[in-house]
Amino acid sequence: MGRAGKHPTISDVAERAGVSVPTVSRVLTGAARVSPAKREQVEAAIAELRFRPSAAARVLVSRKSRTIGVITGNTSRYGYAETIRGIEIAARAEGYTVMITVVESPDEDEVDRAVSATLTHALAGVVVLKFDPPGVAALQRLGDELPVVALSGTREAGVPQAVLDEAAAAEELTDHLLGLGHATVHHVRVPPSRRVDGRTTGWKRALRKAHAPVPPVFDATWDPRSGVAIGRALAADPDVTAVFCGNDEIAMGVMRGVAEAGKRVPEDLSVAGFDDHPLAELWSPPLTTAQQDFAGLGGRGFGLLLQAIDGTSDRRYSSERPKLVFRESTAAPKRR
Amino acid sequence: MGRAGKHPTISDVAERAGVSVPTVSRVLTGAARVSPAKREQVEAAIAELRFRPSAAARVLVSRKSRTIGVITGNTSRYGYAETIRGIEIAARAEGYTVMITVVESPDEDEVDRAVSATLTHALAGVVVLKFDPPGVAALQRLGDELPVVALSGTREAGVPQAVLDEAAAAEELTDHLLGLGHATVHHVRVPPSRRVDGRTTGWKRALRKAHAPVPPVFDATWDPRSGVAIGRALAADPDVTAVFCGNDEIAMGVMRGVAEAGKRVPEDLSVAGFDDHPLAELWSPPLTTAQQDFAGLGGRGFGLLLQAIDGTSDRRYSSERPKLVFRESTAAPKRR
DNA sequence: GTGAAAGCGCTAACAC
DNA sequence: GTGTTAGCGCTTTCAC
Repeated sequence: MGRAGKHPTISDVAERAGVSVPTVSRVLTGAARVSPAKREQVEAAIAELRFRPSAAARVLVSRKSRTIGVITGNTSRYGYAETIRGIEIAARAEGYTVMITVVESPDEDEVDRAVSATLTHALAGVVVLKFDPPGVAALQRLGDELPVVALSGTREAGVPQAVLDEAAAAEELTDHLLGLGHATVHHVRVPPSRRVDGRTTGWKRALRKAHAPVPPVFDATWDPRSGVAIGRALAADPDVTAVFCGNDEIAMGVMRGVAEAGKRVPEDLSVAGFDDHPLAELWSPPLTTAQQDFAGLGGRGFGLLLQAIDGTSDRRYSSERPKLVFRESTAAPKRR
Repeated sequence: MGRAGKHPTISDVAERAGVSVPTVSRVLTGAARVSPAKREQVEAAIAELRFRPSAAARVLVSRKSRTIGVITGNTSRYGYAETIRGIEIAARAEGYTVMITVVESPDEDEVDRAVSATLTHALAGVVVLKFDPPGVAALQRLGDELPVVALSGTREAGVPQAVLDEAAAAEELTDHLLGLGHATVHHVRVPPSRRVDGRTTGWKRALRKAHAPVPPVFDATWDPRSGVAIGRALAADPDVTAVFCGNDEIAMGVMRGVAEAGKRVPEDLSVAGFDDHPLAELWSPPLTTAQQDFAGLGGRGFGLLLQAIDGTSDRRYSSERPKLVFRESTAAPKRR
């Protein structure tokens, strides 16, 4: 039967349809009008041959790619995974494919490798998840060789970006705790991407505004278990009545530590999280938190990137504010 | 200053280094020996020009790609996200880049689009996450045009695959519950990828082996909240003393429903999950479950794919058994 | 509208 | 070892 297994090329299609190669190309790209008759012949030939154009050849000659890159720090943490999902869905809807590049540390070599991979592949553009130091470093190294959009929780100068206004939401959440009658609110921080962290900033702003004391910050890692020891320490301090955690998973760790220390949430201690993790509402007690639309963030980020690629618009910024969700993990403090 | 912004090509490098284009190519690929002197000149020119070879041109002529595809159903669910992370880490270590293609439904159009994207990009190979019907459909449609590896929880004929032996672990977990003195074990199933689901199969096998009655299965969705109503129903039935859930997130939903119905775990009801989700050990009470090494599964899958690509080996199968983790959500039933 | 010719940036094959 | 030549599969001029 001849060429079993071999992929047909555009000239196979042209031959079969009885037209020239450029005509097939025109049908494929829609770049120029083709007579209905020839168009039909070409489409028939494509279907019969199961022809698929080679992305490599197209990119090589047209210098236009339908693939975008995503540079990210960790693909499986909740916020990252959801953001990537949002990017992918938006990209897919526009016919783009997504290439993932993970950067685990801000080391020069690591970042260089990631940036090289991106540049080598002649991508249409890149979305950088700038939630952590590796993301920040990658962004800097990327230069202006191709369209780039950054995604994060804090506005910053430079490239176009989509953000979730963490500071505003953190401030509002702290206001809520203060409004319940707590003298102050303690804070457990997740690893910040830079010196200034939106969640911490908003928390501090609310305390200052209310003239409440600003207690020292507790630092957790990304591992929820790191919250357990912190929770125990917090429970042991009678001055602590309310805690705002950098994310829900840390809050869950903290609550476990509080429980191990024999205290109850929210009776002895109010705990608030951040993100609205899918398990936050199932936790006991259900967690008060700020709902972050990560998938939406990813979608807006891709939208911005698309505009940068097409040059159709010069919008460079998209911000959204997380919505607070009040559940049962926060309450008024006990009277003393 | 001339060509600002334009990417240098291999001939720019050749010119600058005073050698021919193929010599630069030899330095780049290491395909043939180059004299130390010329090699040095070439490397200097590459560094000065910040040259990066075009992946598109390379793929076009060599027909070898350093990009693999991952076809998956949902990138943000725990097991999927971890598996993808494992694939990416293993791929990165070998210099491969990962392209993600999401298939949300087993519809012909959806699957065709995903397969087309894969084929168009001339990938080195594809890893299919065959945990759900879309994955199964994609696998069938992929044909034998390029190396493919499937990842799942149940062994099956066909392409090379890496599996986590869910049935064995589920059986062992059910044995554990039965051994505690429960007359039987109820089961809440997550959406199965095919008619036969490893977790359900193992559960049933254990019950049959023990001559215990096989109660009707409860069907949950992937949303942990779907477990809540089921938990309430289970709590209302005095015959139910032990429940084995298809995954930890569903188990958490079930436990929430049980709590809402005023019953306690494990005193009134034992609940076991599956996966060892990062929050399982922080839950109250900490969850008895089967630890699945999803990242390891991804890594083994990539290893199998690499062998299929190189043809270095004809290993077609890699299986691992989840390890049971006994925590406090399971206990002996109350005496009646 | 359509075809002929050129060439994207690289590697493969073949001389020397 | 090294250079010359050819060509991967497409899109892009440019005639007609």
